[in-house]
This record gives sequence, structure tokens and C-alpha cells, in this order.
Amino acid sequence: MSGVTESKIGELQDQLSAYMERKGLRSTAQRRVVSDVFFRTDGHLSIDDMLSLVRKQDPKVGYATVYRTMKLLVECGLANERQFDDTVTRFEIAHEDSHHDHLICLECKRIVEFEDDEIERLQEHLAERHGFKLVSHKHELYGMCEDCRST
Amino acid sequence: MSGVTESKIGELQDQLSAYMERKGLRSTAQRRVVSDVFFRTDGHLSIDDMLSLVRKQDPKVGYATVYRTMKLLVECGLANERQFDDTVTRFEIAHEDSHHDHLICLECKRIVEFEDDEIERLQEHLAERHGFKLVSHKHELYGMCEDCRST
DNA sequence: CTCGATGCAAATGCTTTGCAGAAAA
DNA sequence: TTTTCTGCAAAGCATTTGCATCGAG
Repeated sequence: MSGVTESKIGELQDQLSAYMERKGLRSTAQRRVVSDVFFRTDGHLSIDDMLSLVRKQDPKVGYATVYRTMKLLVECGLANERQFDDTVTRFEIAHEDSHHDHLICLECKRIVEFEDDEIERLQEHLAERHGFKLVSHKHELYGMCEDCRST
Repeated sequence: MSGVTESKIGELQDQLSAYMERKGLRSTAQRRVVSDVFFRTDGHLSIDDMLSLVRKQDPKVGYATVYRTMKLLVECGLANERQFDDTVTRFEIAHEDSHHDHLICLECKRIVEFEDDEIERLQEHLAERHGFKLVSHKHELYGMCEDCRST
């Protein structure tokens, strides 16, 4: 369910607590469930994905709370918001160190993360050549994965 | 207003006519205005941008018609739909030959188009290495342009 | 005359917000 | 007790759709 270790989860929860304390925000049962589900689940979750996982632990949690909690996680830098070709926003754990891009199967919607230093270097140069100071980027490759092509 | 020559516009209009004929679609005043405005205007237009330009020529044209006509232009391959970081969909003329990506200034929203064969080649390899057959991609660089940094 | 196209308004889908009651601090 | 949170339902937005009417062929 998660490629994140137990100690990494503790670390993320500590970062969140520290942020909430700094901002005078309260620790509630709902925020604990939402952030726990998010930290423990791999992949690129939509609000609906999150909500159904959260409701397994507490069936009364509402949409708005999930939206508000995810927004909080984005603000404190623990989650990244992504818009792929569909209409919904998806969230992934933010890895402070290395950033990655995505390879998406148009058929089965599988998402593979990648990182390519050479491409990063080239886009940095390219921006520079146009007089831009690069702040961020979005690089998404859409195609058909092996499994989907062979069936 | 446009970097597209008069003969190029004629060519685009012919392609559209051919497509409509093939599909048994009708040539209407509204479709002529919308496509004409689109072909003659450079840049990355939202539906609202289009609508206000179109209404200068015919004030009674409705939102839905612009949406429907732009959808038609996308279907026949003459327009490309783009989602940058804002909430609205933008359209640009599709250049059948070479495809390009975008460099966007976060401050002034200026959009510069670029093309980089080396990056294209690398992403092709990358997809292959993951067992994907590449269909399309999206590559957007966000930063600060020269003018915005110097003021 | 016949369908496809239009314009309006209503419907949609995702996301945000206002508010009264619930629960942290 | 005070102030923030929650859940609900309502509001917002961009986009799509249903439908009566219009107009191209």
C-alpha cells in the first residue's frame, strides 16, 4: 500500500504537527485520519479516492474537510497538487529532495514517475537562453504501456 | 495581430471546409466568424477572449457556439487545447508539422513557444525504457522572464 | 421541407464557502 | 470560554447539454 517506511511517516507527521503548531491550527481526529491515509497510500489520489479511504475509518467525514485538509498539506509543503489530462486534481507526497515527472498510460491510467537529469539540465539551459529564470516545470508523457499494447 | 500569412489562413479555412463537407456539417455565419477570428489571432486564447473578439463582428453569438466551434476545430486537428496553471482552457493554432512546448512567465503570463529536438529524443528513449509507446506529451516551464526580473 | 446549428437557460462536475453546531485549547 | 473545525448545503466557475427556434442545403 505504501513505499514509505514507518519512520518516514512519523517524520511527515512531525512536520505537519510542527506546521500546525506554528500556525496555531488544531489537531483534530479528521485531520489525523486524512493525513494518515495520505501518507500511507502510494500513488496519485483524487479527493474522491481519499474520501472513500478516509470513510473506512470514519464514515462521517465530509468532502469539504478532505479538500481543506489537502489544501493544508499542500501549504505546508507535504503534498503536491497535480492536474493530469482528466478533470480532477490529484495529490502526491512531496519529496523535498528530488522532484520527478510523470509517464501516464492513456489506456489503464497507470502513472510511472521518472527523473532525468539530462532533461532537467537541457530545460534549464533552454529557459536561460530565452532570458527566463526557471521556477518550476511540468513534464508529462502520455502513451501506451507494455501491458495495454499486448492485449 | 497574426504571424500567419493571408495564404496560410486560406489554407486553414480550406482544411476546415473540407472537414465539414466530409462530415456533412453546415457552414454558418457563426462558424465563419469564430474560425476566422481564431486563425487571425496569435496567441493562446481562452473562450472569453474568443467570445469578445467574435462579438465585435456579431454581438449575438453565444458562449455555447464558441465552445462548440472550438471543439470542432480541435476535432479536425486545426486547434490544440492547452491547460496552463490557471483554470481556463486555451486554444492555439495547430501546426501540423512541428509541435512545440511552452515557457510561461509567472509574473506577466507571457508565453514563449519552444522546440528542442534533443529533449524530444530523450523523452522518447525514456518512454521506451519504461515499455511505453509515446503518444503525446506536455512540457511546460514556468519562470520569470527578463523584463519582469529587471523591474 | 429537413435536418443540423444556434442561443438561451438549465444542468453538470469539481471545488469553495457560509454558517450553525461541535470540539480543541 | 473562546476560537477554530466540521459537516452540510448552497454558491461558484468553467464547460456541456436540452430544447424550441432558426436557417443552410
